[in-house]
Amino acid sequence: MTSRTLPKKTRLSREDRLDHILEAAAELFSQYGYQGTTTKAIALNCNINESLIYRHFPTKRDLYEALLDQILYHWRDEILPAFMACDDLPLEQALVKICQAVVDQFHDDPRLIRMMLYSSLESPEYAKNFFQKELPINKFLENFLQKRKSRGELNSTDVPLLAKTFLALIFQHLTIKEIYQSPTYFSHPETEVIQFFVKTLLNGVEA
Amino acid sequence: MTSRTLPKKTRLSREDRLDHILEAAAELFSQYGYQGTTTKAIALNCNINESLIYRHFPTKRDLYEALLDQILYHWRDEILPAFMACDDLPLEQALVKICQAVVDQFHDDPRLIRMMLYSSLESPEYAKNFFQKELPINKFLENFLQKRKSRGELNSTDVPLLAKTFLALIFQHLTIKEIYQSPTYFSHPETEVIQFFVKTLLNGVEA
DNA sequence: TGATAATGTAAGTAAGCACTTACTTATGAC
DNA sequence: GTCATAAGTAAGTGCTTACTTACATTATCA
Repeated sequence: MTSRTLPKKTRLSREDRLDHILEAAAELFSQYGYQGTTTKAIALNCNINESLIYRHFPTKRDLYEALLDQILYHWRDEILPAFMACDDLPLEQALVKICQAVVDQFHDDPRLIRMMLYSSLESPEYAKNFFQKELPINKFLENFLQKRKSRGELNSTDVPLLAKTFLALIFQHLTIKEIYQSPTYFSHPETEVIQFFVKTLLNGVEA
Repeated sequence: MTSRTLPKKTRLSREDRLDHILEAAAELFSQYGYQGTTTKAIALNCNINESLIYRHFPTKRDLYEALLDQILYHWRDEILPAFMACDDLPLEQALVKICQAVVDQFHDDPRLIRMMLYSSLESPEYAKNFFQKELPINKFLENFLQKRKSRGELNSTDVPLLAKTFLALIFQHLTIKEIYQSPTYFSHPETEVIQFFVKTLLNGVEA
């Protein structure tokens, strides 16, 4: 009897299976949205029975929210800290490096920006989590610029507004590239575009 | 018999009914997306029988695409031309007025920006229609700046890049306000934010 | 004043949805 | 080994979906 059964798949621990489901869900939810993703498709995407999803999450909505949390924490605790190591560079070079790092990060894994937009469109109650004054990357950029100002490298009177303007430009560039699928919209290589953003904004507030 | 029937609703012509359906569909599709909107909900929203929708559109997808077309044409043929009447103002004031007009337009009717993002996320084949070099508003802004340059009011070497940067900033401001639901993200009144954008970019490319 | 063509509706259909139930099988502690 | 516990599955549930069919009502014009 056992000789006729298919080769057994190794059974996963609760924790591993949960991660496994979240990973498969992330791919589908970020691509097709909450409404466009079925629990059956998630199950197929990780080769498990659909009912197993409900051992880990009471409802599809709970799975979705767990995923949103995981993505936000991942960004705040693991990705953002990587940007902090350019305090030794001159202001302009440092900003270019930071912007490039943000753009590269979102290009390597477009799921975050897609989930940000999808969840904000589909459920306004999630929207406010993203672009707000306490946004970690916003705080980080503000502190960075404030430090440079106190070092005399920057004269801008309104550092918070400058920081937010930077972020806005970078994020729209990302949105055009990853969501509107027009990577050549700006007609120049990406590094030149980023340099243009940085130079223009820095020049603009110093004049 | 006829005395027992309800008061007759005036029967609409084909054309009027079609507009009526499109209007109801626009509201729902822009709010809940393609996947989140049911044909039954559209029918309820304009008080008609669901099957009547299929007299005008073979499938839900056809209705959706007709709506996308209508919104794009409406924007190009009716809204954009309204921005053109500021050739007599000095450069900075003219730009502020244009930016303010764009922001106001999208605030009064957020359906376009929501449909742009929703359709781009849900169906990448629609995405490329929006942010591209031939985007009417982009061409308009480019021509406007080019004219000012030929008049000697602007020295920027790369007018197309400047125009696109302007648009990107304005659109991210709009996205933060209308999609991420954070109208006070920039911490200043909107008119001041727009003035900051215009002044900073103009200063930045002239330095 | 009909004939006709179009507007409108009630009541479906098959397929797909989130979620459940009842059951089997593997694993780890003793 | 053995046995409780948890991982895993097959086969559903009732409801909703996009879309259809068959039929009733009204405007238009010869």
